[in-house]
Amino acid sequence: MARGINKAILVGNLGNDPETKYTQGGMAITKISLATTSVRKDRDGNPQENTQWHRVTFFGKLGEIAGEYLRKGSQVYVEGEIRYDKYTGQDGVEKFFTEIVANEMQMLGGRGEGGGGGGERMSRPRQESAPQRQAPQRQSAPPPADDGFSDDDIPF
Amino acid sequence: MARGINKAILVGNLGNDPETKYTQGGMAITKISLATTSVRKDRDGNPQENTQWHRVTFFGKLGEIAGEYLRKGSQVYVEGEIRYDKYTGQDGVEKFFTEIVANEMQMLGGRGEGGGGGGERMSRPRQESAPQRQAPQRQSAPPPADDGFSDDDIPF
Amino acid sequence: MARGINKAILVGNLGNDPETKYTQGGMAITKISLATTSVRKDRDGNPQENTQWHRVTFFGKLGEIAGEYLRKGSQVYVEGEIRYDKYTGQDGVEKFFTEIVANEMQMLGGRGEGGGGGGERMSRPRQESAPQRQAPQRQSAPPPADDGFSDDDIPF
Amino acid sequence: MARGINKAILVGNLGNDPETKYTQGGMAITKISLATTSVRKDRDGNPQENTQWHRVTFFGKLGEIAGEYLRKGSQVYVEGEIRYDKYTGQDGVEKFFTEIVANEMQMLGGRGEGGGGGGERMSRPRQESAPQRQAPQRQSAPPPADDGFSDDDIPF
DNA sequence: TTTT
DNA sequence: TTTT
Repeated sequence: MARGINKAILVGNLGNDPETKYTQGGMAITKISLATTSVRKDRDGNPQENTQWHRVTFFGKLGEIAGEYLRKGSQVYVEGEIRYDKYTGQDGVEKFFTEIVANEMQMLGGRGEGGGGGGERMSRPRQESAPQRQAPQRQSAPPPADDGFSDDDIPF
Repeated sequence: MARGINKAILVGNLGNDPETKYTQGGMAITKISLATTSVRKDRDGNPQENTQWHRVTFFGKLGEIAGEYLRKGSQVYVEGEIRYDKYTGQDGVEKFFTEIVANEMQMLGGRGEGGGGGGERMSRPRQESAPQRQAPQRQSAPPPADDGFSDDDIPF
Repeated sequence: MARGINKAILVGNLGNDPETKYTQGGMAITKISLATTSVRKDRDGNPQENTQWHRVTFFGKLGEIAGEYLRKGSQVYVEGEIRYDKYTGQDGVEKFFTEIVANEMQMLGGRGEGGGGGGERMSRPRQESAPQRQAPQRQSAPPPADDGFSDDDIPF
Repeated sequence: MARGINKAILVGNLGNDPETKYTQGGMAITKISLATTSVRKDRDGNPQENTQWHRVTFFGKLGEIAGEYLRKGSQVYVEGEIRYDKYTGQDGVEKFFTEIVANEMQMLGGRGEGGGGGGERMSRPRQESAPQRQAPQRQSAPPPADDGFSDDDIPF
């Protein structure tokens, strides 16, 4: 039986465009870097900015939506589960990382599908930067196998 | 300005007794290991248990309360902020870790102030704190019992 | 498109046994009265108890589980949606009410599966339902105990 | 002792400009109407929009900020406590209502400080529509007593 | 009454 | 790396 609640609730902005990959079975896995900034007073009473960068992963249908609609700078509400994981790096050393596995996502007003740093955002056709973001069921062939996670031993 | 929401909501059980330290200024810092277990179906439809161990830190007054009342096995509700941090180990290598900095805590029924590791736990009588565990009708009057389902004009 | 988040997170105790009905299609609808008590200081700095009674509704499978396992006094975690509704009473007057439509429920330690309509609940020994309350190390291995505070190079 | 969690988490849009009043002691009380819209499939599988209108109340400093920065159409994150209350109407009948007493607020991207029905929003000086929104401490005299809640017997 |  |  379930025994516990493990819930993260985040509202933040993407630091980069999402990255979407597909499993061999065709399931989308989209990862984003999400900044949440808060302010507290330090010991001297001065406001101190504090930014946390969350690695958020979206699977399946949510992964397709996130990959298609989110962009660098987008503001988004994410709800998910905190998961602590590890992998062995190329140097043979175990590395630990934490990710939020999203189960709910909501785009928020504003920057929406716009883009980030450059001025090219409005002119950049969606397909240009997102060939790997197409829904796999729309392709007759599965995505290349090297789009998987094994390519560089680093899961994020 | 604050820009974002970073909130963790956890209900779980302590894997060990809390560990409390004090800063030179006398502020309590209590750390616990909190297990949240959930169940999902794997690809074969079989229920699969999944336990995440959260490092939760309580500062100040909350740290004193957590250190005093929580014990190995205690069930607790925790709300806090997810914080990603790092330190340099004795081997000179940077290590990353994630912690939940609690800003709200609530002991849940059951194991309560009982405890774990030591034998001293039973010496603190359960009844001391038990009155608060009585049925909530002592907190205030419950809603009238007659607004039940049998009166079909009333939906609650 | 979805436009918004409407989420209630409650931890409280039942004021009465649940009431379960079934639709003609056989779907369970269980309703409970849930007390959440908090304390704040009044203007004079004295702690003031404040209890809110929530009407919580569970549909379908969740309704069956809630009806079967919850009892007067049970402590429970509920997550759901806040819904404002109205009905016309027998006196022809529109009545407004608010309910929480649950989409997640988690029984909490303590009164747990005990319960039942009558006064026999206390006669059912605590241990009967206690196995699930055992220390979580049976769910999986707890983190190593030696990463305590005494090793000052390690912050957790 | 606190005994329970009573938390609402909302992301929605204001249906109207906020309304701010001041207590005789000079504390701001701001009320908004917040729409949260979600979609579910009805029994026929067709998406069905569902909008809930929340009455949200902000006290004190938060009330001043909400009154000053929120506008009709603004998207906002609100966290607060669900409170069930009643008042006796002019017809002598008890009326029940539910409100969310906010303890955290976060403006979200987009409509921001804009507002208003027409296109004049960017040209509309703040003071024009918000004389009663000025922070009370900036006035030497307290706000008129009839700005209180007794004026029309209706608390929202 | 909002929003998409 | 985001955002205000």
